[in-house]
Parts: sequence; structure tokens; C-alpha cells
Amino acid sequence: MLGDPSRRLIFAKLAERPRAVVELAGELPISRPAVSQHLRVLKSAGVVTDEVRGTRRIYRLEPAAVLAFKDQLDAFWHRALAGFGDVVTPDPLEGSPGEDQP
Amino acid sequence: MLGDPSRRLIFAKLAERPRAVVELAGELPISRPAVSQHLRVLKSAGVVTDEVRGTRRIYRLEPAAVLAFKDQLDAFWHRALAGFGDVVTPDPLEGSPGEDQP
DNA sequence: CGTCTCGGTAAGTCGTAACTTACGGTTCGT
DNA sequence: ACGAACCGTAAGTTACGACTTACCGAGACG
Repeated sequence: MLGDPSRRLIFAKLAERPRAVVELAGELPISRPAVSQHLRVLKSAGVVTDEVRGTRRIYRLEPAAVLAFKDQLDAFWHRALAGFGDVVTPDPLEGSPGEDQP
Repeated sequence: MLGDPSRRLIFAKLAERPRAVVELAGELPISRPAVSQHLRVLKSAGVVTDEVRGTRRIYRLEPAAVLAFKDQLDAFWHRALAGFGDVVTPDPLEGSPGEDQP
């Protein structure tokens, strides 16, 4: 979902403040329809919502979904780095440093 | 870098324990050269190192680089979620650094 | 010394997603 | 009511990357 650089840029800009499509397109090196398509992806992922204001359509980040996504990502990292217990995060809750090679 | 599912799988498996190429290929639905190419990407990113052991080549995660990458990623999220100060709950477990929003 | 396993690289195919142009619909302003 | 601004969608092109087959080098082992 955030695998695309343009999408990360849009995400970051929406994180600063809500923006209209034409506004985003003006700050990105891509065309307006391209922005629309990226926004469609982000919207179908639930991380953005749109509000119609006149002729403009204001897009903003959806905090709950964003946090849910981040949690999912943190879970991946937690699992991935579990084997590095000693090297990585000193996690007092989870004492599983028993990974040794004989 | 971790935008590809196969690469995430390889990353996760290497997180469990170091493995040889043929070993990884045996657990993945892709061919051995494909694994080699993914490993090349991961290696050029610095997150894995390889050690020659006989005819086999053992790949393992490089903790420092992995942590650096995670830090970079955390920085992105920190910037992204900066505007959501009130909504983002402080996370005592994870390494999210202190955030003070006036 | 022959061979067998392991692994990197090259070349080529193929699917997909990112992008552009073109068009139609909706709302605001005059 | 007419034009302008804003935006979504369709259709089509293109670039990229993931994958496979084929080939070759390096070490182990009889």
C-alpha cells in the first residue's frame, strides 16, 4: 500500500494537513488523474477519507485506520526481530533470549 | 526494499535463523535463482550478510542495518503522525520516542 | 581426478501497476 | 443560464521488476 513512492508522498502531505486533489497534483510531479488513482487505492485501504467541499474534494488521513496499519506493521517487526532479542529492543515483558546455537 | 512479499518472507525466515540459499528456496514457492536475486537486493541494502561455509553460503540478517532501517521507518511514521498528536496514543512498549505536542 | 552439490549471473519472458490523454459529470460564480 | 473549475473514470501505453531457464565457477568428497 505504501510501496509506491508517489503514494508515500501523498500520504506524507496528507499527514501535514488535508488537501484537495488539485492541490496535491500541483505539488507532485504527476498528473491529476494519477493522484486520483492513488487516492482511490488509499481510500479503498481505508487510510484516507474524502469530504466534498464545493467543487473541491478534501482528502484527509483517517487516524484509526492509519494506526491499525502501523500496528500491523509493528507486529511484523516484532515477530521479525524476536530472534534478535538481545540485540534489539530490550523488551521487559518478553524475556525470550534463549536463541543460541550449539 | 520490503515491498515485495517474497522478500518479506525471506526476511522473516532469516530473522528466525540464518539459512543457505538452497534452504530458503526449498521453503519458498520460487526458484533458487529468484531467491539469489532477492538476496542480492537485500545484501545491497545492507540488511543481510553472507558467509561462505563450504559449498553453501549462509545468509543472515545484519542487526545494525536492520535497526537503522527500522529507525528510518519509524522516523517516517513519526513525521507522518506528528499532526495527530492527540489521537496517537503514547506507546510505552515500543520504541516510539517521546512526543510532546504543545 | 572426476563428479556432485551449491550458488551467482545472463538473457529473456511476462504480468502488473503507474502514468497519460480524453471524456463526462457536478458545483460555483457571474 | 452559461462558462469555468474541480474531479472521477475509461482506455491505452509503457516501464519495471519478478520469475524461469540455461550456463558456468568453486568447493567437497569419493
